[in-house]
Amino acid sequence: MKKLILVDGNNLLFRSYYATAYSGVIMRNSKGFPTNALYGFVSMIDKIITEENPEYIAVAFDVGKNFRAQKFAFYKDGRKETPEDLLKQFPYARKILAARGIRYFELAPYEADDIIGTFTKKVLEDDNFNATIVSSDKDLLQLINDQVDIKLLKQKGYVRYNPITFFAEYKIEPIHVIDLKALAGDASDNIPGVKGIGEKTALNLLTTYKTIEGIYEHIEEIKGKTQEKLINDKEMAFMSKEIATIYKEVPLEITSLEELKYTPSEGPELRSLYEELEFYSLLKKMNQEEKPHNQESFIEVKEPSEIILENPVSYYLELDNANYHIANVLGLGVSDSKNSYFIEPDLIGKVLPLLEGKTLYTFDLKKNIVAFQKLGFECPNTEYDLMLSSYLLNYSIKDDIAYLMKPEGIDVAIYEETIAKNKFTMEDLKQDLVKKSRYILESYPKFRIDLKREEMEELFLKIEMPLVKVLADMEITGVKVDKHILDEMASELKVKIDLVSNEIYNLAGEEFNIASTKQLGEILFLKLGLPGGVKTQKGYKTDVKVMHKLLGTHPIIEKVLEYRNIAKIYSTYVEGLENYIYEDGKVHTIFKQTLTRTGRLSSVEPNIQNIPIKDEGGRKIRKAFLPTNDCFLSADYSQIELRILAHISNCKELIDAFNQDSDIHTKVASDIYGVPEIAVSKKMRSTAKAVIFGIVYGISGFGLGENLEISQKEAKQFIEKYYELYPGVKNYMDNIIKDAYKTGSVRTLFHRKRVIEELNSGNFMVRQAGERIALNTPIQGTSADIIKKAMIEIYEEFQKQKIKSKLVIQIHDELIIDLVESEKDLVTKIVTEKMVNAISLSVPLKVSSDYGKDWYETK
DNA sequence: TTAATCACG
DNA sequence: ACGTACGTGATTAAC
Repeated sequence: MKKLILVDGNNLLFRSYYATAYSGVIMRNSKGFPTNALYGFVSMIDKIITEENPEYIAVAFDVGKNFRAQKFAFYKDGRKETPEDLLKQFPYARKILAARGIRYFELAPYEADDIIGTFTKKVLEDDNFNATIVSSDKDLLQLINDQVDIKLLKQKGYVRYNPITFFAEYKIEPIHVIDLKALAGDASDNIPGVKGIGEKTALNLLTTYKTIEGIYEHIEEIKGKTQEKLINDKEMAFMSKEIATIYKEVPLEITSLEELKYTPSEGPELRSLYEELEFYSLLKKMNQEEKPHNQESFIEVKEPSEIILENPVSYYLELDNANYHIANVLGLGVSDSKNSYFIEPDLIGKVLPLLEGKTLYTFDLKKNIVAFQKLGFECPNTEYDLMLSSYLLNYSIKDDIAYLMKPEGIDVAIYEETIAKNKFTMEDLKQDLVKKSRYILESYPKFRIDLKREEMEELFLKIEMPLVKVLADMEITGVKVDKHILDEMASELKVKIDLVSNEIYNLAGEEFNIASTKQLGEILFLKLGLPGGVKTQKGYKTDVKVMHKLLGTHPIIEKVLEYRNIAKIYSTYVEGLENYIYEDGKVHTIFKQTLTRTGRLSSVEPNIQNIPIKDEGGRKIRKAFLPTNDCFLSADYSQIELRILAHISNCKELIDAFNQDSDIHTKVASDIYGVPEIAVSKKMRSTAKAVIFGIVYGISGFGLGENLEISQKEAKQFIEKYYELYPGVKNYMDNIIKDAYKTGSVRTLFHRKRVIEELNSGNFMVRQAGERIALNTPIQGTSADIIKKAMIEIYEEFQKQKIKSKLVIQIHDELIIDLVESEKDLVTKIVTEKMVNAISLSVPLKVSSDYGKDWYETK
């Protein structure tokens, strides 16, 4: 016996739609397209296939105006218009069915019922078939016979009717459902029936007389009111029967039921439909079910013609050095849902065009862009970077995919332990590369679901993904650093170091390694007997704070501080920096996008975010940083973190101060000390500044006291005075901490999430640190989000207007642009406007800017 | 490899 | 009583 499933497609879509639409909010994809009916529809189809395991299947739809409505104006009259949001989903249902290898039928002026009826007739004519109808529509019960049963869907589950179970319940033959409708009518279809006769009376009559024809033949046997009603509505009864009768002669274009054979398909069309509708859980299920080939199998490509790729495609690029500016390519892994390929470095140029136009996923897109660019190829447009999605989701802050795969039981070598140390075999590398590219593809749905669930989809799609090419461009462009200027400084510094060293040796009475804290500590605290030695693990503390307290106790202290200052500049910023100058005379930093816990960038090799500025001696380093074009533009947010604090704490006093464009530190000083702003001294202002910063970091009285070199008690009074003046801030602090304990995490205004494990610690100190993190992260993180958004918008505007000036450096609240002179005014306008308008808060954002022929001159 | 120090926001 | 401000990276000495 061959089993045919007949699905009432319209019925399923309506049911799914209304099942979730009652709340008023329906499921939509990120573009706002309604998807609720489709989701339910697909789930039902899946369920039917699992439960029935059919060899044959067909789905029927209504289309156009049906013949019943043409003939009887009242048919389905008064029914609500099909909602627009449901109507839009119908075409997708058809596409999904086609993509899954399920035939569907529709033909005006017939309804889905008639199509199903026609199929049941064909089943009855073929002894080899039986059928099961799936619908919640009771009209279809009339189609039950020895070869056809029905799964009648209920709110929860279903009831299966065959001729026996049907008769047991209704005491009539299934075919007489039409007579039942003729008498009792059907409110939902607006079939009138006989007025005053309901299902109970109708069934009683039909048990005796079988049909309405039988009833009217014996009308004189029926007594009282019922007879009267039947006579009154006789015409209506027959009309209703005609409407209720399913038509079984629909001219369908099939000659044999064999054509309804179900050949399951889960091809790329289905994938892209699910992608579009954002049915990530269904995609995930597809991926899990597929397991098309084992992790280790791959095709080693000799000729690009061997590669056949279907969307979506993932790729992973392996380099021989973590610094992709200097690295060589070791190979490329490429996967689609069917195959994986290993591609030799030499073939990459020929393979990249095959990826063009595909839906691409990767890990560390920025690395790929830079590395491909170095080889002279353009990186194909890639819409998903696993490194970024996993970073947002707090899976791993390490930028090695191995740390994501290991917990999933996929064993791949850790980069730092193998490739970075040149300890690997080519065979292992190929295996791992393919595993990595496959993992990117297979884990995609899970990460997309998680991003959506964590409400970070927008942050991912609108900020982190678009930022990649901005940063890649900044890194590739680089900044010119003049080696000769550094060399000159080097010789000057060397002389000074020798001089100061000798002075120190004289004062100490012996030669020793001043850079050794252990030796220095022993000289200071043991040999010279200076007071206040604080022990560390290995000796005495000799840092700036300690030394400052010792100033005046011995002339050596001053000299040691001077030595430290110069030595730092020399080793880190003169010699150190020279090591990073490339052949093009530039430094090309790497901005790490997935490292910090707050959402900030970090910069390495070289760190271009900590070039000295505060100390004049160190600041001179900036003279070596030169524009590639004509000059630098620097634009920085003034007090962005405090403005964010004002906004998220909704502190009226702070908001007002910013709206009046006050000097916030002077304003706070005047409030704290209770003097007019004009009377605020430099010291008062700097004290206020320290208090304000302390607040943002979650300060203690002790910390502020140390910092300002005042007593803990005094410091505490300042803090309390601040809370009193700005109660909104105190309120924010209390609330965010409470919230952090409740959820175990905090978020920025852009929904960036940071989980704070410290709050669960049994250690009081650790918990307190967690509270400070909870206070600070939303502020620092929101600031990071804002400047990222500004960077993207500036980059896009530059592209749009074909501007040659280049964004080259970001330092948390500041952007440096390598300016073309003729674009000076336009670029300044674009940069400041995009920065100021990156977000709208309850306080304005303020940006100040400056120009310079080198970085030193640039404010 | 880790600790100490100091450069930046 | 505890120990003490958020987020980074590079260098050096010492283990």
